[in-house]
Amino acid sequence: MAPEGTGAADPIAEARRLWAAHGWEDAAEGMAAVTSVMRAQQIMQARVDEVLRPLGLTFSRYELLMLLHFSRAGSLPVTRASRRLQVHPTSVTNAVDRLEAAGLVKRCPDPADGRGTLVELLPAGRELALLATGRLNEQVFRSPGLPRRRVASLVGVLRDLRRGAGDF
Amino acid sequence: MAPEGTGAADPIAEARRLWAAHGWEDAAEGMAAVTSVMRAQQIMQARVDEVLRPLGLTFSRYELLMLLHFSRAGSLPVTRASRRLQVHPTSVTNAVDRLEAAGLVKRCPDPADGRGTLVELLPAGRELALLATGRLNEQVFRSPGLPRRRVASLVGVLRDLRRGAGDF
DNA sequence: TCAAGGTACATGGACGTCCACGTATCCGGT
DNA sequence: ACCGGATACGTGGACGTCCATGTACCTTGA
Repeated sequence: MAPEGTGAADPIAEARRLWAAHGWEDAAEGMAAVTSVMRAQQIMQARVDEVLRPLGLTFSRYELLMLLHFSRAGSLPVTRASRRLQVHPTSVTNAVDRLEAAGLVKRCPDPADGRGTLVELLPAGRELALLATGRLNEQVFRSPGLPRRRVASLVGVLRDLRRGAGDF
Repeated sequence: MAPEGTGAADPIAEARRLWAAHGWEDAAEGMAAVTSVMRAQQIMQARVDEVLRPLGLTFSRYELLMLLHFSRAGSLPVTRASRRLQVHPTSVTNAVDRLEAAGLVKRCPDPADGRGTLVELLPAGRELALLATGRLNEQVFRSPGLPRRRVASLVGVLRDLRRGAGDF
């Protein structure tokens, strides 16, 4: 599916060269890093979505399903899910809307907090989440496109970056 | 601005642990890599957008302005810009719509191809692009949130990943 | 010459993301 | 007991991304 190198140069290396040529050498590597991360996300997102589309899922919704699957009670308040997934609360609301319409989760009032809404995983949701996990593991996660050691290095560097951003 | 570690654990390390505990050890590292890239992109995008918002720009539009700035003629066909930026042609159309409304670029028919549209950088666009570059270099690119060596490592690993995906 | 297939763009729709705002509820201090 | 600030969600809007479709236009081959 990946069209092999067309002989074209790496666009990011090209931009880095231009940055240096304009006297921005001290910012060139950072520019390359930011741009590379953007592009890598695009690549990963496309791979994952390709696997999930036949199941009627997106990565966001899949992540929410798995979060619920791993929770003891099979249900979580929206705010808690938002924090764990590190996305805006309205993004969770959006995902819940669609998952609920698909009969995969259910909204219930939180008995412990009158303001809160619990998102509860339904059996169909759990089943689909596990099916999706099997496919993702096989088609994406087990072969992310890099040698094992490079993957570990990537995860380590990004862990530092996330920690520096206050993620944990 | 980054709230220091709240004592909470790294959510991705947590997910990795759960993956291994469910017998998916061989996919755990890849899962962590994909998730890390997604989150890193979110972090970088937020940082960049914060700098560009006061200028009325987004990163996509900024990238298009800089691409035009670096082009010899100061103008490019939409398709060419799409390939260089590695985004869908309709995304470029979208960006051009907004940049044109802001008086930063101009659409012209391509004299060399009756089907084509040239996007031409206007003086105001060039000026704003350089102003934005100065701020991005200073506030983001020169301090991307990692030690110099780690940044270089990140760029290298992602370069391999992009090459593997057929980017160049 | 001319018809068939491919290319270049624009449009409309779906999706995920965030922000700004409003409403309902909880909680802490007086 | 109560009032004011904080919290939990939902809504509506903006944005960028992609896909599917339609409409021009180019180019190739018979």
